[in-house]
Amino acid sequence: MPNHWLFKTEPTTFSFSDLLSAKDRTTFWHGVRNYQARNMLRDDIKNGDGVLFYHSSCTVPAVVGIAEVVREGYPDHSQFDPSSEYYDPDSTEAEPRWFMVDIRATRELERAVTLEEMREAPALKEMKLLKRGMRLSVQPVTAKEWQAILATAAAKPTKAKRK
DNA sequence: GCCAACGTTGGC
DNA sequence: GCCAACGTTGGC
Repeated sequence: MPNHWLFKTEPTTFSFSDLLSAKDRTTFWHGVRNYQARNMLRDDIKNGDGVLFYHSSCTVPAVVGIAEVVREGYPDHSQFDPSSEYYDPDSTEAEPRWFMVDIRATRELERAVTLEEMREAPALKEMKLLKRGMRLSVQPVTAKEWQAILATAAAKPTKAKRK
């Protein structure tokens, strides 16, 4: 049974539409420089796992699409590149410090599921993203949360009562 | 190994 | 642009 994750990104840096227009709708998820997130990228995130693609630091923070892991943890090349903003002079190729995975876009959601909606959903009460002070850019998502978000995306956005 | 200072994140 | 929360750094 594949696991589920949430990847955060600022859409001005790399958005879901950027992923959709990438070659093979695939990208390497480089630039993560946090040890907890690194451990997940290196050890826990497996081929076939599902990824919620989340836009942060923008007008309407929201999950906008889903993706699939297509390559498991391998060294993030940007740590060795002095011209990269992610360069880490203390890391070596023999003993890389930072890892990344490749993800491929599965599909855009019917509509974005906003942070606000997620806060209101009882099924998402325990979601890590919603916890105070939660800043990890890679985080685990339970199967229940994954389902709830997909279901919300498929449902009508309005709360208008039906006759 | 403690902890203050500093930098970063990210919603608002 | 503010600020709370957290992670990292470095002096001791």
